[in-house]
Amino acid sequence: MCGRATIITPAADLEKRFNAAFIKGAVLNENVNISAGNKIPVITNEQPNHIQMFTLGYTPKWAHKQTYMINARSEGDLNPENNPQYKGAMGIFNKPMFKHAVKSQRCLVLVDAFIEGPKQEKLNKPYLVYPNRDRGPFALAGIYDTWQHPLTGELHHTVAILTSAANRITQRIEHHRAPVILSREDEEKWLNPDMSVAELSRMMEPFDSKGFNAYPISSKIKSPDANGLELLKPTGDKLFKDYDRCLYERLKYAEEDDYVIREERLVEGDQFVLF
DNA sequence: CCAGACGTTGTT
DNA sequence: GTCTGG
DNA sequence: CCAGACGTTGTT
DNA sequence: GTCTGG
Repeated sequence: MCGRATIITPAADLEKRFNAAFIKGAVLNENVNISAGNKIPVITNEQPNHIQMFTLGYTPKWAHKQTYMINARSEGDLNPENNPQYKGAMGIFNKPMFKHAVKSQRCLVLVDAFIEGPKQEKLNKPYLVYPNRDRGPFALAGIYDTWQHPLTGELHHTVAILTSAANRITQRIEHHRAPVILSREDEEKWLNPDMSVAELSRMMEPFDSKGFNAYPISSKIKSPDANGLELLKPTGDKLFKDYDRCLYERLKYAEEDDYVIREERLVEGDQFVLF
């Protein structure tokens, strides 16, 4: 079970990074342990200049009950072996539950990190996956829909995070899937309603592990109620050796000084793999 | 045609 | 809403 | 979030 | 009452 994410970057910095303003009434709550049912910041193709807070856990508009789908397989029924080398058509376009949304209701899901555990131990042995070199928040590929409660009429804006086969990082964590992380260049394309299926399929391939790292954290994260920066404290070595400060250190540092997202650095040679 | 499902990760 | 299975 | 389970023996 | 799965 993945389904946990972290958002801790202040609203003003998120707005600057993604060139969008929080929509009227939206409140960003710092949340180190976002789980099903919690609010998470998104930018939709319908309102690309605004950041909104949606409920993590997708429900298609036609559902009778809320379904809380946290993830959506980008390959659909294809690639049942979860082969990381899989290229080609993404079967999600054929899935009744997601086909409409993936064609016309795509969004960026804004996070600072996500949490993944091994297939076996799950969140009993969690790792925090984050961008190194202080690159700051990034965008997961999401799809969304609005579901209306049949009795109260209340509207629920819900979102699912797309998944792909594992990449280098999640393989090392012994997990066989990974969230779809969009490159900076693809963020705008993902929101472009005119993108071809082929181009969208390419964007859903496992993310480039270059520029990301991970380290183990406390299994206290398992409880959806647990929260706070201390949950992100490393409990062991990083997956890949590097000379950066880890996310926890970066955030601790931010508490003291003014929070600054450093300029994007060269991605080339980001990760020092020594062994 | 119509009723019923529509999904994930993870497990067996 | 749209596809599948009977 | 909420519906549904909530176990055993035997195996590793 | 509390944990798990979807």
